[in-house]
Amino acid sequence: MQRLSVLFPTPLGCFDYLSADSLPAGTFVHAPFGHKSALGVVWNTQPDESFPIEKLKKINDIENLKPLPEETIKFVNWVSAYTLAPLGAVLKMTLCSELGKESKKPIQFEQPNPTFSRILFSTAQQEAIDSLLEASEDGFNVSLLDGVTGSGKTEVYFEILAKIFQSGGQVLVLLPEITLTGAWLSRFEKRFGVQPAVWHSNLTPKQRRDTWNAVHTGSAQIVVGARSALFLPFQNLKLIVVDEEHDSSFKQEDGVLYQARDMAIVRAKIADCPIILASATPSIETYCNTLTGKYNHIILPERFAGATLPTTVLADMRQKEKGPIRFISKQLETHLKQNLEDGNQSLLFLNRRGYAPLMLCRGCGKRLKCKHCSAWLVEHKTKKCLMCHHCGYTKAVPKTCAKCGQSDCFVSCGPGVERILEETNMLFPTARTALITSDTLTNLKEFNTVLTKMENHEIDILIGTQILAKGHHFADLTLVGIIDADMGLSGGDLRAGERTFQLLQQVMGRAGRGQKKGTAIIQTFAPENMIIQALKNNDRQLFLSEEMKSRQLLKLPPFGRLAAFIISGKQQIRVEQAARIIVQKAPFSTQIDVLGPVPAPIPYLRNKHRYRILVKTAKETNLQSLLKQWMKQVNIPTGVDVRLDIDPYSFF
DNA sequence: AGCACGCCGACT
DNA sequence: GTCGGCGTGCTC
Repeated sequence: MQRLSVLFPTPLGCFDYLSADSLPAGTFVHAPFGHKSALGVVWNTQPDESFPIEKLKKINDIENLKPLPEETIKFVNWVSAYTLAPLGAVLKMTLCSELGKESKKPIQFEQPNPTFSRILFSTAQQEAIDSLLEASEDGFNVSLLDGVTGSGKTEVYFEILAKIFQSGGQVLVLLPEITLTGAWLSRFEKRFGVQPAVWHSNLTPKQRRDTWNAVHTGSAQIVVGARSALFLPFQNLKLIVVDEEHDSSFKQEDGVLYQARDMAIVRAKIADCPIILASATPSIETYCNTLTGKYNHIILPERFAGATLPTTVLADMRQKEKGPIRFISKQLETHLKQNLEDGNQSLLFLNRRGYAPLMLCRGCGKRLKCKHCSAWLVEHKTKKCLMCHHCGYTKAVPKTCAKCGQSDCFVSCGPGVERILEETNMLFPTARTALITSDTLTNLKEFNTVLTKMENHEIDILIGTQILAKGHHFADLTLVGIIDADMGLSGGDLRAGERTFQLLQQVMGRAGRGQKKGTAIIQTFAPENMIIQALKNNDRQLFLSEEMKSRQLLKLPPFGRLAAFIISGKQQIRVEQAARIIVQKAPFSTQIDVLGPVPAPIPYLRNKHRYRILVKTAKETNLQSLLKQWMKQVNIPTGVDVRLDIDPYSFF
């Protein structure tokens, strides 16, 4: 009988057991855990010899399943050590709830055919392909594939996939928002003749099980997925691609908090394979790494097939227009009118769902708020209700005001896309309009229906949220109107400017992707703002260098390190007290700045009060060991939950 | 995270 | 008298 460590997919660490045989790390075993037998994995950590032997239980039996690959074990250990999430919580992400079960008729994942179809490349594309092919010989290395919208990045990295498919091995492609990337999947199928395995949160249990098994046995050669695909148990990983590398949806914001792009780099390092980050608007972090030579920088300079960049016009919204409240300025209206007359298509972008972000009583000024969050309820006219965008709470618009008793007194404040649609229909009654938001689209099919209508020119003006920002070519789309460019710029978020630049640059890039010249109109109250200026002049370099300068000055990432404590609980006083205790126990050092505690920007969310503490350290500081030491000093009272967010993105 | 134990309110 | 509410504490 000997001791061994077993890890379960629960948010805890390893537990020790007795076993007759020595079992290699990765072996799936059943062992008594709590009141039941649970499925766990033999782990590569040393058993705790000080734990009394008489308390140890015996392993029940061994699950007949190929062991978890060593690389996956290493990766789980690394992610846990970095994010400070319990090992078992990370293990849970690599397993599948249907583990061990096999389908009667499992999905067959066919081998992609690297020579199924070939296309002609521009000189620039061919050069990029050659550099990436060269880099792919080198084991672990990172390349930024940097090219404007429409420069053909996908086709370029497809050639590297082709090479891996030829020589054998698995490839992982990470995309943001996989459920709406039908376009990517059809491009893949056109190039390689088969459908890739996909991985995202909307899979059915059977799809999930079959895909997990296919990756685990090595029969799936290509997986395209959202960030969680990173934790699949690849047997023979030879390449990772992170497309839209800058996209903030790669940051997981609940459960284990991690940045999938950064963890993908770690995963590639463990596999000793190359990784390609692709973007038209790279993140500051990635860009800095190309400057220091840590990453290869491969640039695709031009737009493909003669497409040109749009002309950009700023509409200064500070100049008040006479008449009723309008969200579409005269300037934008004139351009829309002209564009309609020319028979071209237009797109209006506003990153706000619903009709109005707030309703208030015209009698007493009472604002309608969510009962579970400190947030306004958003008016949704098409759904005929009020909605909280933070917790999903829904209710009807009240007939009478609860405060002053007036009836039919609630008025809409501010614009949402539904309101922009209404205004567009009023300004252009004969134009064919359509709305695209995550509310109007419950599935991929509906989304594709609208896209097809757009392609067939059955829509003149398309209105939508950020769902529109990504990768669809509309040959006749020549005008893009940004309704509120400043919206994302406010707030204490350190990446607010970066995100706004990336998002708006992407949306503006939708104009003029065909043969016709495009125009983008940016409605703004801050025309002199650096981000707005960079967008107007299509000056990415201005944005990058200004943003880097300010981050360097403030010692923010990547020039310093950040972590956040998120303290939450039902009782406000207890939460606040816990937050203060944490700050009191902060280690004294000139290397650390402790900011807070402060109530989170949404201080009450899903019935919980929330406080935040931000920790800023020098780049060289071992943030994790500092935080672990710190947490040891603190006793967290019951009813209070403390979580650590390493490299926080959102400040909610 | 589960899951059981445990101690107080409204039911056949 | 029991059923069950969710607070508290443990899992080798």
